[in-house]
Amino acid sequence: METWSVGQLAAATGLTVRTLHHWDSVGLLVPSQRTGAGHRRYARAELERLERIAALRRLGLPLTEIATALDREGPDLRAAVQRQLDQVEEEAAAAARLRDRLARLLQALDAGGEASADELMHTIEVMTMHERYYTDEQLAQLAERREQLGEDGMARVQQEWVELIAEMRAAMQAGTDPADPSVQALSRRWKGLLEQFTGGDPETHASLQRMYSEQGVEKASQGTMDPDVMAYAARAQAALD
Amino acid sequence: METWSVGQLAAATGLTVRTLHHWDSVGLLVPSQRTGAGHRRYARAELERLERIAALRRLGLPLTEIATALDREGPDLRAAVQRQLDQVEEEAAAAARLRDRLARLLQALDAGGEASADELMHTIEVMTMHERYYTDEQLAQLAERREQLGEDGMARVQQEWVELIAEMRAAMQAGTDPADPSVQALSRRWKGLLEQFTGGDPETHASLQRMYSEQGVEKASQGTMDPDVMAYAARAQAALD
DNA sequence: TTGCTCCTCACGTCACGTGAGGTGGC
DNA sequence: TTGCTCCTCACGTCACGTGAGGTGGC
Repeated sequence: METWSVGQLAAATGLTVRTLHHWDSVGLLVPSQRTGAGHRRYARAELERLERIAALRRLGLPLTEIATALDREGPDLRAAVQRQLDQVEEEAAAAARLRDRLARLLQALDAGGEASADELMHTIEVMTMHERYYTDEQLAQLAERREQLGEDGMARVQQEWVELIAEMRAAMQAGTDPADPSVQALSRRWKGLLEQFTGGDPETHASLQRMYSEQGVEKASQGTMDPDVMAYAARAQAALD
Repeated sequence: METWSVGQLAAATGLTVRTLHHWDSVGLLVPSQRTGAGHRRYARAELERLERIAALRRLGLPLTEIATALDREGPDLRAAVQRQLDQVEEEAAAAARLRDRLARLLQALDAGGEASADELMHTIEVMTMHERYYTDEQLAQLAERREQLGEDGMARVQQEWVELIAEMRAAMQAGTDPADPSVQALSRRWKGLLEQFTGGDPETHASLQRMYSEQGVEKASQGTMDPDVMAYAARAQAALD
């Protein structure tokens, strides 16, 4: 009867000799014979078992699962596959979430320039806050719009906001009536920038508002606005509508 | 100056005491003081470092990466995040592939009834073969159509094929001309079943044909057909067109 | 005699979890 | 004095990779 050595098996299957040693030592695949010198000799039955083990291992099953599944067969086998599916589903979902998170983080870092630990921490905090208010879908759409704008476009929009907020604050400090035509003009620009940000989606707008009211203007706007300006802008908006 | 014990930090952050011990022993987060009795005392600076470590850990970075990134900052930080993204992208893709594979396997097992190791191996083999010929998209569409048919529907279609093949073989063995109206009727049914399987997609049909020609009729059909019947059916199809 | 394969320890991996056995502070 | 927290070993995890040091067969 034909038998094979570890080396032959390893060469034929692409497994390492050490792996076969390991499977032997844990009792998963024990050669039926040893030569006088103690060399392992695998027979055809072990070859077939090896194929099954390799197939189940490709499914990501742990060796203990493989051992019990192969030895008890039947429903255990189906159950093992089901368990593995459940687990891999979770892993896949977690990996996908983490991937999206890292991708957005990197995008934010690139947009922000420098990447000191402080900035990174700040970015992560902002991201975490956003994740609490926007849905996954909304975040994806926001990311897409940022992507379309590009770095230059983002900087331009950012600059527009800075100027607009400054003008709004100046009007407020001058005591101008929010219904005054000059403020109404600012208010229309405000509305336009906001719609550009939300993509005109009312649900995204609602998420944004919830974030501002629950987290406070200062934190939600990352320090670009304060409650007074915000309140003045809101009164101007009300007069506009 | 206020300081904190391991227990206090653990309670405040949700980390375990053992984790803090570990971070200390690997030099990632070393308390700046020890009491006379050797108890760890963490100062505010360590608290801040702890937050950074925790944030980076949530991104899945290994502790060594975190240590070098925090100590060297700047470009290393961005590079570390980029590396992590690359790796997680691969993991996410691999997990998604494995998930799809397991889901299809389970679906096949449920459709096939019993789940002995032999059957499982057979199913895996067939799946592996299919994965070589159909694109991911095609596999997804095939799975979807199976899903829509349900177990009963699948069994019915299977039965139709078995009967049709038997009739085709009978006609062949009787020496009937493939162009004969009776065989043409069979051929139309054949074409209909095939279109139901491919969903009318010519690319899926091409993949199927490639599999049959490269793997052989017997293997590709999982033993339901032989080359003779296949050739006869092909001649009948040619006459039909 | 020289390669080549084979053997059995046994440590290392990564980030801790989990006792074991013992000591300070309220 | 009794809990509670703290301490330092040190093994275990999962599936092997990687030497170390040594022995049989062509």
